[in-house]
Amino acid sequence: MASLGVTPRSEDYARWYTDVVQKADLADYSPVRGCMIIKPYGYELWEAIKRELDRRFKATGHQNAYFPLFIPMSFMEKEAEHVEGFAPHLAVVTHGGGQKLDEPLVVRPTSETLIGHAFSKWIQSYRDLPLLINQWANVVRWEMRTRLFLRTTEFLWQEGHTAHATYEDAQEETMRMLDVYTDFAVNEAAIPVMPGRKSEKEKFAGALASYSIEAMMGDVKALQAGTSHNLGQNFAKTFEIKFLDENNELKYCWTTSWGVSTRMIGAIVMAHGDDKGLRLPPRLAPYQAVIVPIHRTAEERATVLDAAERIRAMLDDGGVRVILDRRDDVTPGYKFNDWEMRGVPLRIEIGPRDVQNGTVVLARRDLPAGQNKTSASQEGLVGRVIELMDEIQANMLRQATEFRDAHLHEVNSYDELKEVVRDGWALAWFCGRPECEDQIKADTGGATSRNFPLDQEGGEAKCVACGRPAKEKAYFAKAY
RNA sequence: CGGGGCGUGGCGCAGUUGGCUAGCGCGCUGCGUUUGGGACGCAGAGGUCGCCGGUUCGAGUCCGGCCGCCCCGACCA
Repeated sequence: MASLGVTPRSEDYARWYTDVVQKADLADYSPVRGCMIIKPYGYELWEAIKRELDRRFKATGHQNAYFPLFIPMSFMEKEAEHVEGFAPHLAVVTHGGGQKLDEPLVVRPTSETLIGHAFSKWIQSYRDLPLLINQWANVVRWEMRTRLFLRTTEFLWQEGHTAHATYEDAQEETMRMLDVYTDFAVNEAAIPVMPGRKSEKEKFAGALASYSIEAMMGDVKALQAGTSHNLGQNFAKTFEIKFLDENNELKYCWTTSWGVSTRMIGAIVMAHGDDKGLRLPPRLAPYQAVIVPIHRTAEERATVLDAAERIRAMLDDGGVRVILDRRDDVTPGYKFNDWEMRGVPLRIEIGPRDVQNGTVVLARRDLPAGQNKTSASQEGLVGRVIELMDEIQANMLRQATEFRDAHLHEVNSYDELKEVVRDGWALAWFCGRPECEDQIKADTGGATSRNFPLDQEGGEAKCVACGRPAKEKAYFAKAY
């Protein structure tokens, strides 16, 4: 590679992002337009995300299942808003086994229709409710413009689908999963997301109400990092998901769906990355610590590697995800930069001096060069490292929160809003009308409502854009 | 789909108004010296210049068409 580092963020943020994703070995382009190859290091990160989300899904009573990739075209067409929303993005299979199919098959862009169909067969009684299902799957959406992890033609995600007896139960589920996503983003990914309700214009095709967690990226743009939808009875009516209640009355179910995708990896890259590359939160990092041995002579090499291996085994036993970089063909300096680019939270250096003193040098990825190195005793190192993981995790969340808050502004006038969204997020009274949102988008060069935050102070005021009555405030920002 | 940029060893690029054996850096292989912030020497391997057609004595270079990729917009997780 001509340049070993990445393009500085200030020079070209989009280029920086692409550089980091590729040079940190997360993903590569594929022969097919818009598709990506997730490389082992990137996939391990995804596995960590899956692990933490799945744990939370199970803890809230959900079970995993798997539904097919192909959906009959007619299913997609049953729900009017849904087909309108997804039709432009569908990949359609017209031939199979060399024969033209009687009915084209859609490669799932999302599975509400197919799962709705299955639910209609599974549910008869109120005793079958709630039905709480999740699936981990790939989906395909033929988007105009793609970017690694942020928007690819095929992507990996989880989609939760649930059915309930009442609106209240469905709404409670919708909010519960939004909470799960918020908790995951804040406590695992160290991203201080903003949970809230989507506007009429931004909500999911076919939903009663959509909720999202919105994350601020390093260029201040917003990224929708997860969504939770109350689908009302729209899909239940379309797919005949009915049950007999306690009074022997036949009723339609209330359903929800919610999803988080590989886009979360893009969110982590852009929420935490710096000009040296990736910075991973310890709780999700494939490697939480890397040991870099330093030596000159053959004897030094032997004693240093011996000590390094002992420390590696110690940390491994202590539950730390650790790797010992034994490469002989590159210098320690190269390794330092290499692992920094890959975002490993903690580097443990060990050289002849350390072996003699019974110490190691600890270098934190979350602190700036010059104030990130300390010496530590090998004795009690496991405890110290585990402690540091928590410190680094907390510090990354603190850094991201400070950055977010520095770019969040409450505004009281339209002029103020237009000014703020150039380099920040604006919180403003908003009537929620699509026409009004279109106007704001046109006047601001692309800013859209992100969501209505959950914690509203109440009251009523004039919409910042049109002056009509508004009951809530919404965040506005340019978004990915 | 509109605007911009780009296709030359694995990666990043140079290649003048067409000209002789297509170069450079990084990476890769071997040997030796190195190693506390991106090491160095020597010897090697690796190319139908995106594809098709045309102009010409001669095309990486000029012309036409096609394909692909990246970035910016409209659309979206």
